[in-house]
Amino acid sequence: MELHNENPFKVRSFQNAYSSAKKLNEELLSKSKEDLTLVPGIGKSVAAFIMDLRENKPVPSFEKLVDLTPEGIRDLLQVKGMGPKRVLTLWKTLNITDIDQLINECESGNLARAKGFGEKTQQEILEKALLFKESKGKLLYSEAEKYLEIISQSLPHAFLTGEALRKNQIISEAHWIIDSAYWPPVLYDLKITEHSDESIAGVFRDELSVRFSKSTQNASKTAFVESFTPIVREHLSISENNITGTNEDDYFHSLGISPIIPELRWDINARNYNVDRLVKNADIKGLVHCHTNYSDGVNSLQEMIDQARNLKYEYIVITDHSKSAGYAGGLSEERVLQQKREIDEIRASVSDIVIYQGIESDILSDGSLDYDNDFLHNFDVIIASVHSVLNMDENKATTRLIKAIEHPATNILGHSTGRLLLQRKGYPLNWEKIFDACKANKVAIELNANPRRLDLDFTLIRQAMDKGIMIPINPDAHSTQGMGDVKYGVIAGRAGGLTTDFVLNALPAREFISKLKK
DNA sequence: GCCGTTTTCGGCCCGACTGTTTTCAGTCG
Repeated sequence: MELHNENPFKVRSFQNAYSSAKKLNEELLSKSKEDLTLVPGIGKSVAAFIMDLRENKPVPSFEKLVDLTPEGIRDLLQVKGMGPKRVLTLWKTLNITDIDQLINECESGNLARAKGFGEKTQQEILEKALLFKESKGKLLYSEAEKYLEIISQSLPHAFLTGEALRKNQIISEAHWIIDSAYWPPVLYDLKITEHSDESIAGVFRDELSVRFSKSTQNASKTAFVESFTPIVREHLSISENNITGTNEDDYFHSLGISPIIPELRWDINARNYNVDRLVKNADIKGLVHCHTNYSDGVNSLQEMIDQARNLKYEYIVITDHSKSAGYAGGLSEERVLQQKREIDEIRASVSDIVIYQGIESDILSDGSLDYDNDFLHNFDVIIASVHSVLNMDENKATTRLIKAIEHPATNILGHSTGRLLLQRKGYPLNWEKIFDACKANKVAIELNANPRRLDLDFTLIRQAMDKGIMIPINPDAHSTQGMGDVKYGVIAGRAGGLTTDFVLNALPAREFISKLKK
């Protein structure tokens, strides 16, 4: 609609309907047309539109817009920094209608000649477009997971290996090995892109890139060898010729090393780690970093607390956004105190969970926190996170974060680089300095368990542990469902060698809170 | 297109940032 000169306010109303529906805590599709119009932002027209979509009826006004829009334009809108206005300008003046054309026109310098564009914008868009292209066809592990399960169940004789077995945070291609007796595999919903006697590659359900290879010797052995990265394979002399037996335990035994969990098979030092000490799901005792509908969460305070109780956590730390985060409904001082009163009421009615009131305080661009120092005393836990001006260079970003770390009220550094996997690179940091500052100021660094963040990156965990820094695994939950993300943080932690004694929220409530005090 | 109203029209979230402008448009979070 934006690309075809619809009334901007009409566009806005569809956007409002969408974001309102998204925040809805029930299935949109189970509602009657009358109930739909009760949802704020959904009126007669949008309700009718939803009903038509639900019954698979073509909606002429909508189909017409789709027909008028080249396929590749949708990709362009996904590129960060490209909104509908810029996409439209480039489409109409330079006839750019897909990502490759966009990249070409940037590289040849033509983009800077378009009205409203310049050298810097061109460079910025080129970087973001290349990142988009590189990310295309790849999935987050959390997105790939369900497909991996389906395929593994459909093909019981296929051995999963490679990055998918290691549970990499990003899956570019899931790889299975199959014995010749079961070759070739038969799988529904697979669009085959490559086919030979030894290998079949394709896309499963239009989302997950997959590859099946026929094993020349023994599929189990081949999959075992291929589950290690090449550098680890070489380092530990792992090849099909020097392993014997029928299962992984045998293979490790024949190599003379103790078993290495799949998550760690990228790390040449993995065999030196004690697997029993690595963090596991059951170790996590408290849910730290949870949002409610006081700010941009979906569920109410009560609902979040009840779900944490259902999940048998000992404590929950409510951390809504702070006042500067206007776009996310950040809390004014008044709202913080209102929430405090509500928490007190709930505390009086439940005895099986400890509730802490925290805040996810914005780190402003100069490194300061978001409320007056006096007011910050209202919170039990303060997570300091960057949400704006995400493009600083290493020096500026490091200085900014260190100032926040040195603030006497800061307990935990939230998603430290601001990255969004497959979407946005984080700002660069001098980790040595960040870790030293955290150590000196008793500040923990969160491992944000949201599968799109997983920030602190797992490759930095050992370095942080060596400095003695505590690393809570936090769901950054924006709904009761989001609490389940803890498991992705645990996977990342294990991949990074994170041991339970360094996981701040593996501590019981009282020890957790006293460890924070400075 | 939606909403609210002292209701059938008139207004629709916003602050920060950036780059391209020479006072603002576009995008992001």
